[in-house]
Amino acid sequence: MLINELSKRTGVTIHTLRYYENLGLIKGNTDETVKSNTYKQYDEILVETLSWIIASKKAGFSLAEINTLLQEWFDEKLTLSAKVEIVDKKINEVDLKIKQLKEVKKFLLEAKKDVEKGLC
Amino acid sequence: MLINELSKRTGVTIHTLRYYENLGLIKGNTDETVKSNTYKQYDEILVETLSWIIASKKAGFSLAEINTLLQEWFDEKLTLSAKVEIVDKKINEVDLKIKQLKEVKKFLLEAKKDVEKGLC
DNA sequence: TTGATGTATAGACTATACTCTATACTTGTA
DNA sequence: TACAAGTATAGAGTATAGTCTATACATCAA
Repeated sequence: MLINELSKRTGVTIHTLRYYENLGLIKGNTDETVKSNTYKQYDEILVETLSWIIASKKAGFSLAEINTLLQEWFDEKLTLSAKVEIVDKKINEVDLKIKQLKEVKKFLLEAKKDVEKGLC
Repeated sequence: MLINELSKRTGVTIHTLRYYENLGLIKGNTDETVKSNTYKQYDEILVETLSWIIASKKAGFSLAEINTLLQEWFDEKLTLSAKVEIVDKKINEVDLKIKQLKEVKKFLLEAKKDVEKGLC
């Protein structure tokens, strides 16, 4: 699909998609047989990749971190066990973030209790 | 306490503390009776406030969001029920973020399963 | 009392993640 | 075939969150 469709299907603006492509997070391919233009084709799978990128961003991961994981994921030189290790590390990071959010929630619940008791 | 002690007890650099003070997240008070200097005194409670700010930041909230909540929290014009409502809203946001993180984790667990099956 | 260290203010600089503009070429529709 | 809309590239501009530097004055220990 062209960039316009990818944008519409992911909710990510064309500008941002090009920015991501410059960073290496996604990649479109120009059809070499077409000589009249240099329009890039984006693969179906990128819709899924982008939805993961968006979720990861919302979860607080930087584009650099997301990029590193994607590069390692598609790096054919890495062994299966190396990949499993990388993903496991990321899962631990996610678990840590969840723990931190639960801390924040605890703070908020205490604050709520205080205000209900009229302490604030 | 002076800014140096606040920095050491919170792990936040003096520069960043001053940046936060400019934004209004924290506030030190110069002792009017002391004429020789304009050193600011920071209250004990700020150690706790800052640990909450740090946790909230790690959890993905912006300084602007954190600031808004703090301002509302110490706004004496707000009724108790208004404050409870504000905190409840924030708790919902935290729950949403936890949900998003669990989504990311699901993605990662699926990816791990795929790689273990040799699909990648 | 002098020199290292601490504090305050203002402003410059940096990194991240966009967001927009300019320019140029292409495509599709009336 | 004219022209609006789409695509590509490069580069400028913006917002957020620091981070650092310069300048000036204060404090404290030797």
